[in-house]
Amino acid sequence: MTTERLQGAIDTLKNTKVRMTPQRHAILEYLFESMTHPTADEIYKALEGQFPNMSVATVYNNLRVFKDVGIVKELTYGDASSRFDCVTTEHYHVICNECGKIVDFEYPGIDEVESLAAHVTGFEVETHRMEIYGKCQPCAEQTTKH
Amino acid sequence: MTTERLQGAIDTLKNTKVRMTPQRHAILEYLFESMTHPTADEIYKALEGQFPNMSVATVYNNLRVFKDVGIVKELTYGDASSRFDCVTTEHYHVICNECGKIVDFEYPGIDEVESLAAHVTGFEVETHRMEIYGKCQPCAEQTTKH
DNA sequence: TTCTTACTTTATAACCTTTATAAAATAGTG
DNA sequence: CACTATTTTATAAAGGTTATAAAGTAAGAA
Repeated sequence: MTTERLQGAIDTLKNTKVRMTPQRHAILEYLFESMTHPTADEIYKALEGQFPNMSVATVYNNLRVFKDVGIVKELTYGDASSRFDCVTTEHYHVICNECGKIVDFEYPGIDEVESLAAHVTGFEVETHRMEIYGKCQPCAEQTTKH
Repeated sequence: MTTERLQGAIDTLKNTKVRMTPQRHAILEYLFESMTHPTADEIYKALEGQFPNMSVATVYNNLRVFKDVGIVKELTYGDASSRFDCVTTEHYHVICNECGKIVDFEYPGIDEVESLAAHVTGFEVETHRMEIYGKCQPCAEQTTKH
């Protein structure tokens, strides 16, 4: 399942003349296996054992390459580090304000917002972004008991 | 109109025991008069004439104070600088990918997303964020002609 | 009005994420 | 196997934001 999608990503790269390197393979593998939307630094730290000499720049460079090719999405949150999400189906994120956990969430109904916004503002609308913030169940429980 | 809202903000601060300083007053005034959702640096530069010795830290500190009190909202966009929006009614933003222009946009219909997300994920949902990205009319025209 | 004190401002340095640079290494083609 | 354009590495630097400590000041009390 994840290996299939990983293979698909590797094929996509091959088709766009992006060279496969051990570092790239490892970063991809980590992205597709982890369900946690990791930050660049988390990826870097996770692969330290495998690639003691890998540079942070390599992680950032490759994440950008993956993003340009369209197999990875960057999730930006102000000051904090970006998180990276290997693209599958369209989905939104529900984010815990306490622990930062990110949960995927499907909701197909919002696309009409784009056409309305285009109509009202005159923009050529391309995309939208939506996130939902709150407290995940474990964090909510911890707050309740004192 | 804007002066009324400004006065309201000042009153809010007084009620929360936040001291009024000339710098604070000027930052607030600038925020309420400008319709551009300025960055901290833009505010800093705009007030340079009035306060030649003001420190950037003052701008950041006060924006945080205003945010905590609830009279200002921070809009975060990854690497780029945060923008600050004096809170009025609930609204969304339509953002130009070319020139960065931000246009306000009302759309009351999305609140049901929150309850659905709460139901599906078990989160205690608090807020959501949505933005629409595209090309504003002037930028779209510039791209078309060559 | 003046005093007092806690809150603010200033100036500066530091932090953190991300990007630029140039030299060394290497993937993939012929 | 050799060639070359692409990657990696190591390092420095950029850019936004925050921490710190000393100096200044708002606002209530006397």
